[in-house]
Amino acid sequence: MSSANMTIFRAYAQKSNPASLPPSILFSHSETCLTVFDAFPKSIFHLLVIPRVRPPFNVYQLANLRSLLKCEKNCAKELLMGLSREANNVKKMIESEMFKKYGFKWEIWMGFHAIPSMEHLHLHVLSADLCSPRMKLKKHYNSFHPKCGFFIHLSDVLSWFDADPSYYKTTSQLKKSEYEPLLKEDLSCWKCDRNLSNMPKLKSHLQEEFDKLSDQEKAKVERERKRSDDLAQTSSSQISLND
Amino acid sequence: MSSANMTIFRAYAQKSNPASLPPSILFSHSETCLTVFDAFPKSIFHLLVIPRVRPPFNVYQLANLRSLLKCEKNCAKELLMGLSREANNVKKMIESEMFKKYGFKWEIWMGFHAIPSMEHLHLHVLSADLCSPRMKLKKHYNSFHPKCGFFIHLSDVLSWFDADPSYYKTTSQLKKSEYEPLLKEDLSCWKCDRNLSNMPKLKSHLQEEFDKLSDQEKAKVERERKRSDDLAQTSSSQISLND
DNA sequence: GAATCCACCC
DNA sequence: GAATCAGCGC
Repeated sequence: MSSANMTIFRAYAQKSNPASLPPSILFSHSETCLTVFDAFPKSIFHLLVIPRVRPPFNVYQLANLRSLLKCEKNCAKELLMGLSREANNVKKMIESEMFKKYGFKWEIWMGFHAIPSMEHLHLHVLSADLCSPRMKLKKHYNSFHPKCGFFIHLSDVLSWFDADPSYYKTTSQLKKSEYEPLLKEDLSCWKCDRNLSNMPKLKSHLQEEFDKLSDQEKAKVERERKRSDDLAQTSSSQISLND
Repeated sequence: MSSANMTIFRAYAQKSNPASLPPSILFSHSETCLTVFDAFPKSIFHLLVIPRVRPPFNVYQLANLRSLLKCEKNCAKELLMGLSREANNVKKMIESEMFKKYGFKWEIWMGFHAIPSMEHLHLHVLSADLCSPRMKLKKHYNSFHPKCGFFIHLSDVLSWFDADPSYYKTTSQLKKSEYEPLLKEDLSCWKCDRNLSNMPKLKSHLQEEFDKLSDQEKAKVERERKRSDDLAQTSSSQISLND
């Protein structure tokens, strides 16, 4: 996300009382993290899970994923597991909201930008649609494309801890020269891999993909409902029969 | 100027009855030329003098200045003199209009684009202000900047005929490679040579220059008026004295 | 926000 | 028209 203030997340993370943040910013918080609404959401749902500044870490170590991964491995992993637990809570809340607002649930991604534009570590938790009025530029889109490489899935980061130490060392460097060019890649639909020549065309296509998914998933939900109705009917019939 | 139809001037130039053109397009015409309003005026006054297609020239020879200057020298010069005569009539009419509408007169430029964007030779006759809502791009501005080089003053073209034949040959080639880069030059005020970093700033500055000129020239006109009033007064006094 | 680039349509 | 560039305020 972009803003005049690149360190606003750090300010949030240092607050002793996160609850003092307005509800338009703060979604939830715990002892270890806080979750805020992304001010420029790039999907229908888009939240950020941010680690609060507490021992054994200082603000510099929590600056970004790169700085975190330079810390003692077990500590870094523990912190990421904490973010993961919180993100999974958030995910459940988003899913409930999806159902309430849209009548179906869809995928949710959790991950980090390889090169973040805002200071202080923040885990993106966003719905798998990339449909949003704030999605305007190629770099916006590619930065969240789940197969482009710039968006690093949380599960991938966690897997690095179990990999060969030399792999961990290499991959945790997150070199700018390696990741920045990814933002210039051709636009392609993250869902069907089709190439789209520009943002307006991509956005229309993503909307079509979402509408298609919506139709399919709502039909699925409807079938489920009917099936459980039928079951209820059958069982009540059986109850009657048993009478 | 720009338009979907690059050959519209040729169509005008081939009309047997130019008077059939609407008055919003046609300003005036003669046996040899017609004068039209530039559809995208780049100054307060901006007209185009266009040679009609008539012997000894065909449409290809009248395609642009370059093609004309490849023709027999005396014929080419004669045609340009014809345009010049017409342009000077137009100039007088513009000046009268300047005075009526603005209360003063200012300079008028006559010249050709080195690389025209429309087919068929057309002589620009425009007021020396470059103040117009249609003036939007750097290339628009530089193409009329009187010292940039892309705008070739009619008087310069006419002077080539009297220069050394090798100079005539070289200069009449109007090489794209030589003239096109001029359109990318830094923006500078044609009047005070100050550099301006972008078009909005340039346009504000040009407007200020025009307003300053307007104040100065209107004051000058006013002093003239007073002076001639005074003279009239004096002479009428003298007349009275003579009574 | 402004300059530049590029692809589409004429 | 859309992608890119660049100056400027925070």
